[in-house]
Amino acid sequence: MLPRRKNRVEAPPERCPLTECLSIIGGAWTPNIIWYLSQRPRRFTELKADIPGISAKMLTARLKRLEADGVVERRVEPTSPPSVEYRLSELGQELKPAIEAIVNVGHRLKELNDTTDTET
Amino acid sequence: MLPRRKNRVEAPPERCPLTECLSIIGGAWTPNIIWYLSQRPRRFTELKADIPGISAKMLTARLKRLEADGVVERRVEPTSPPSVEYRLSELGQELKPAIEAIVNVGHRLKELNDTTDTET
DNA sequence: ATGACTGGTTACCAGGAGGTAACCGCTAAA
DNA sequence: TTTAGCGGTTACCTCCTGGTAACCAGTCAT
Repeated sequence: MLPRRKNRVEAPPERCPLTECLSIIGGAWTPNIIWYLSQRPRRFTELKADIPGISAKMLTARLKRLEADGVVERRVEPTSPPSVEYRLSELGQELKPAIEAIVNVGHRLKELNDTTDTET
Repeated sequence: MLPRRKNRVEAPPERCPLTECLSIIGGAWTPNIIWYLSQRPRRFTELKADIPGISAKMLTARLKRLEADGVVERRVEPTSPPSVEYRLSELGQELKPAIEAIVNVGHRLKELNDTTDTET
């Protein structure tokens, strides 16, 4: 008897806009990467330094994924040694408002925390 | 010899606003739940029906977490049988802009997909 | 007294996301 | 010629997330 196969029916294409967008910006570190790139283009090592805690593996993986999604452009400057620059594509720019909104809420949350901490 | 224990140092409190906010709205289904609740209060079964694919387990887990985070309020209406209603708290309302921004981008992405599909 | 609905809880388990560490080729500087 | 930095790649392993399924108490209609 073969082990029972999982019946992965793969949820139907219920691509609601929320899910659609989250499939791009979801996943650890992705929003951080997009945020930094939305400020200005950055190089690999630069990003790695900007985002404390991220590993080279994850950074590569995310950048590849984002490039495949058409959100990020990777360009190799023909310097010696060559340097690699990542920047948001035009499509990537579309994501800025979402990231910014999240950041803003993050700020609000901190404000609220701080005031409730001190107002006692 | 005991198996090597993982040295989980738990990244320092680098709570950037992005991470801050994502710790609330991150996790599967959470944005969907918040989005539906941002429209109007809903009952457990209603939410479960609204969000295709979510399991009761996840829904309970998310609602509990959101309640603990002060984002959602759970109130039991003293009907017979009692019905349970979930709604966004005032704090929860703060999240609406972020969710909406994500939804909007989702729409844009679809638009762009559609036009590039047909424009050839 | 049986079935159905509401609002869950629980145990079990697979898969995948992500961390760590080692290694890589290339170049330039010391 | 050894070292350092850049931009990764790869193998390995762990743990956490989330899915499935069974079960539960209370209430109502039949």
